Amino acid sequence: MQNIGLKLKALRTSKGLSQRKLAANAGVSNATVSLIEHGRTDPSMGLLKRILDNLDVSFAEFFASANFDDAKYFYLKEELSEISSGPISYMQVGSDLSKNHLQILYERYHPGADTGQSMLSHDAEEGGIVLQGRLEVTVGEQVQTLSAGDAYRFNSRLPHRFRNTGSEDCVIVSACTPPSF
Amino acid sequence: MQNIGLKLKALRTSKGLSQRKLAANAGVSNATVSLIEHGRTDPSMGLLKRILDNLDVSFAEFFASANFDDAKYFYLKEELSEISSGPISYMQVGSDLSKNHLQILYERYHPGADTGQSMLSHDAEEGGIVLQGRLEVTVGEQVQTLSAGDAYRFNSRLPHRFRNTGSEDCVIVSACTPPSF
DNA sequence: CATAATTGTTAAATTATTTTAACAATTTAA
DNA sequence: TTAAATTGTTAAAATAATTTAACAATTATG
Repeated sequence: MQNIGLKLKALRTSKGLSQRKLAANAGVSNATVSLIEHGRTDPSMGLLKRILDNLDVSFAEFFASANFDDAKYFYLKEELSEISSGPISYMQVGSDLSKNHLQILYERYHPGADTGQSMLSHDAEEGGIVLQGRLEVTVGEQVQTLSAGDAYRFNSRLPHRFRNTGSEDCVIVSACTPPSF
Repeated sequence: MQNIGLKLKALRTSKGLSQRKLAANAGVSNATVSLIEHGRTDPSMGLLKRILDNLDVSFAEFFASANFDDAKYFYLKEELSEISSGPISYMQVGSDLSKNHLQILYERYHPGADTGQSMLSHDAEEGGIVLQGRLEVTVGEQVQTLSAGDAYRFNSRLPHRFRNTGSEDCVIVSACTPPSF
């Protein structure tokens, strides 16, 4: 239970708080904050909760395991990998997503393009924003046509479908977690 | 800090363990298990960790709330909620994300806009695509200026910073996966 | 410059957790 | 049935967390 002190300190300083201010907000003593940050005490859950609450961080967030293994962070336009051509073009940020939980796509639907009714068996969430054109989106029993600026978000377990019913290309940026390709 | 006890008891009994057996495996006293289950004590992190380790449950799992009931799937342009104004405008898909795992933002950085060095704001992955203008992105030791069509993706735990160093607005669509994976 | 305020640290005092050990109640084994 | 083992609970003792209060070091403020 060593690095919780480091995490806490990083959180606190990133919000521009002093030990005393954080302590006052959380209703604990400044000495406690100092001791925790140095790993010289094993804080109680209730106390830690009061502190994290004041940093707008949940237990789940705080304890989520760290993956610092990303080496590549930036992707130039040419490096976006085309994972499908035809009536729908998917440009993906990054190529190997096996170790990641977030897939981001730049998608272009030509007029008439249709994904058909699809439903994923595993658990994921997805969403996106329409940048150009019009897109008819079906989720469960609901159908709606979205225009530039509109957005959607749903659980991928629900049956869903995307269709460009207009006469011009439709462009969207979408995100999905975890990857389903 | 009440329902820790209930969760713990549910976990323990589901594995067919007695308070004493769990306590022995975890290296704590049986009395402690009893007191925690009844909410009569505020356990320390290290102690709770020893117990959860022996139940093959991580802190993140223990505190993650598994609720996936989305009711709203579509968001018209006007419904995107502005979560910050000023030099940087964040338009969020959906308002209450407490039960969701995917945050999608339409962001506009005015010239000179700067998030400042932020670190460990939460454990998550994030990425995005630049649609307009130029954005200087810093991740760890790496710095790069991205233009329209370029993208980024990294673990949010890494220190990172966004800055519009150009003279025109910079627009991006970003996605972020909060914890519990 | 000088003073006041704020920073983070730490020993001593206080308060809480955790353990030890005993209890009654229930289950297992012979 | 009877003894032995196991269950969960709890008071008292041991131990550790937390606070109080003081310290030096740094930063604002006049």
